[in-house]
Amino acid sequence: MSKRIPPHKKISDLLTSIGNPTRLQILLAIGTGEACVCHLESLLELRQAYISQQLMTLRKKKIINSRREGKYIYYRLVNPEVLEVIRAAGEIMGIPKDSFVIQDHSNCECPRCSMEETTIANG
Amino acid sequence: MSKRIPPHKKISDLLTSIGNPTRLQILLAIGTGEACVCHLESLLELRQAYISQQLMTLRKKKIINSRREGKYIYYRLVNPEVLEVIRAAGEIMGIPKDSFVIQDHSNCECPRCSMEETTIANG
DNA sequence: TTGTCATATTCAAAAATTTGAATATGTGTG
DNA sequence: CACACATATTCAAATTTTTGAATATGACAA
Repeated sequence: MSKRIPPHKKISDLLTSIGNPTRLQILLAIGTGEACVCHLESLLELRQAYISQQLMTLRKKKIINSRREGKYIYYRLVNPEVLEVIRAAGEIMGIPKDSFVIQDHSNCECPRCSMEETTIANG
Repeated sequence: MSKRIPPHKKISDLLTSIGNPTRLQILLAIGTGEACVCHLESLLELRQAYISQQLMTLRKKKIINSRREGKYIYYRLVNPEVLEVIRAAGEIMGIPKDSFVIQDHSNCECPRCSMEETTIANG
């Protein structure tokens, strides 16, 4: 294993992985819960292949992991703390804490989505 | 003024600005204090022109600002909170809080550096 | 004003990232 | 097995970022 990466490199690696706008939206959409590709597809209005690409990037960086459930694959944050990083950045940019939490599953057809819609909505 | 940038775009903008390894080192070197280009030059062992470039990038993004004092120009974080973002990212990467705080001015010749060396060193 | 030192700017080449299009894989169902 | 659906992979073109080299500017001192 060839890994003698200096601290600042590791940090910059994480920040740039999170920093891509599409990936950031994905992370926000997953939040502290789970999301399948179909979620993200309908939510972000981007093509499936492109979303899968970005998910692959995030998986390679160990920022998210996946879990299969039948036909669907659900993604989850390995470290929910990345949301803290995002929140801290948002604060600097003067963005109200709630205005960037994406939690609208209404357009996704997958079983879990329809379920969550009635289950989670009471934060 | 054409500025209707969605929240997640602003955040991603900040994160990628901070995310570049050289810029990250610069921000860490400035920390909650100040740094002149000569600091950074001797500290990061990079060419002056290149450092100035990165400083310009950070200035454009309003992440740092500058103050002239005679021949020297001192840089400072506009929002020291960016250090929080970095710290939070570092935590996720398992980096001990102190291992990425750069505070060695011993190689810089500028008046303020030599001064700080005896003044600040007692954290 | 001339020289020197600290820093800034400009420009282009090199490298990396982003993005799109086509296609492949895996799972459940009939 | 064959098909449909959810998702993954591959590859290359387009775009952006990074980086280096050359040069410019601005302040001070002699």
